[in-house]
Amino acid sequence: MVSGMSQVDDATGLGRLEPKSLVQLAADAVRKKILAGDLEPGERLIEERLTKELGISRPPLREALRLLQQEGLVVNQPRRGSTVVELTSEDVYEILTLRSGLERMAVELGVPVQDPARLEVCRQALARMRACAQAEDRGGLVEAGYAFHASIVALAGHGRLSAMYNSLYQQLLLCMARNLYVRERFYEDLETHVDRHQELLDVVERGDPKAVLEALAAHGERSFSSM
Amino acid sequence: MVSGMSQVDDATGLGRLEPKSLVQLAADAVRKKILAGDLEPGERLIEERLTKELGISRPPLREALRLLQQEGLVVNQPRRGSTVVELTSEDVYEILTLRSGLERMAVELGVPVQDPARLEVCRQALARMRACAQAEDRGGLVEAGYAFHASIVALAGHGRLSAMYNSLYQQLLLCMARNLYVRERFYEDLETHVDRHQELLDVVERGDPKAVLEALAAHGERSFSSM
DNA sequence: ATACAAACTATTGTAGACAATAGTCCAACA
DNA sequence: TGTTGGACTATTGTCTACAATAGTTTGTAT
Repeated sequence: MVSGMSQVDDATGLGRLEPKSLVQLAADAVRKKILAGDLEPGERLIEERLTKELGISRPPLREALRLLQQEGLVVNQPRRGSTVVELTSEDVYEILTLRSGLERMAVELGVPVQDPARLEVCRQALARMRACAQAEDRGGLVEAGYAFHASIVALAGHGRLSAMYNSLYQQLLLCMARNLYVRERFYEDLETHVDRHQELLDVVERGDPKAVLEALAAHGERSFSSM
Repeated sequence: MVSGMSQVDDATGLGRLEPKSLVQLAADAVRKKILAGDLEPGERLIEERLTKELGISRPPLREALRLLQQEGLVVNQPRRGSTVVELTSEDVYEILTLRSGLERMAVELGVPVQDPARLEVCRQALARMRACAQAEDRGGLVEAGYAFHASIVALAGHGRLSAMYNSLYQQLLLCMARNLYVRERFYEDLETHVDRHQELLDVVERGDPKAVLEALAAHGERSFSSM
């Protein structure tokens, strides 16, 4: 699940090869544990235990936790350590509204698309979705769906916007990992699920921003009306 | 400058008293140094030097730098340390577009205002702006202007939205500290500057979202057309 | 004189240990 | 029996020291 994400995160552009520091690796590992449900919401993150699991010492782990804290996956109370964030329905509301708002901004900034290469990324992500749907690989579908939406946002060529979106999507995945409604959604026809995204991309490729916004609204409503 | 900001950041709501950790203090101090121009964009942040200045050891400082890294004020290259972020014109474009987009979202979510207390915060911030303008306290005016815009965004009662906005505004302040256009803007009549914000608040109080959006667009355009 | 290589220095990355605090449990008293 | 006080333990906060790396400078050879 996270492997696909790092693939997205790696899109820093230039080919400068940067040996990932232990901090980055630790952050990735803990993030993966959280999103995989290995660490449950509200659970205390005992530093010493994590260091033993990861085979590192505390300083890099603590720095990694600071990163996750800013990402919104971990909350840190002074003198009381870190815990996995617990998302209330209020939080879910915030995440969903921000998400749709950011997507809207991205469309307004990025459609019609100038750089064809960016569209190609969307197409490939959609193809991956379809492949996962046919294989009934629900985990892969979630991951590919993330890549697809991220690629749509990336059409704007707006680094900070994409960064915010990705950070937010992490939290959304955390909801989805736990929440009932998503599981239910996943009993809908997987092909239909992909088709809806296909339609969205079609409208994007056609290049009319207003039409995309309408499609996006419909898409979002269908996705989250059950909340 | 930063004192006023922490005042805003402290708005975590509840009265739970949390002894600030060295990490938080260090992050605040370094942020202040950066925004005050004490540390210039592109400048390397030598850890040992900062520790001596702040009188702390490296681990908490490093964690603070991780926070600032996620806030976008500091960039960290593995094995090569941290530097103050250098904002290109592309970055400024990103910051300004995101800023206006987030403000728009906030208005759409928060106008008309339900909680009168939130409006009161706006009014007080505006009063502070006017006081600073009359005293020709340009530094204070910048700070109060930040508080005003933050309070407008806070009308939405959307924690994540406000957090993103604040983080972005830090970077905007970093531009403003350096960039020419702002200095020029500040030779305009300070009272007029405040008046423009007054008009914005008036429209907000009137409660028509569409009118606010228009006012906001005009406001933004006047503020940044010179970019 | 210039280019390349090797050593050196400055700085970051990581580790382990110590200090301080918060939560918990048990006992004693009202 | 309920409550308060104190000690204990687990965990975080912080510091010092060591290892590793990148940048720089100097020397030598062509």
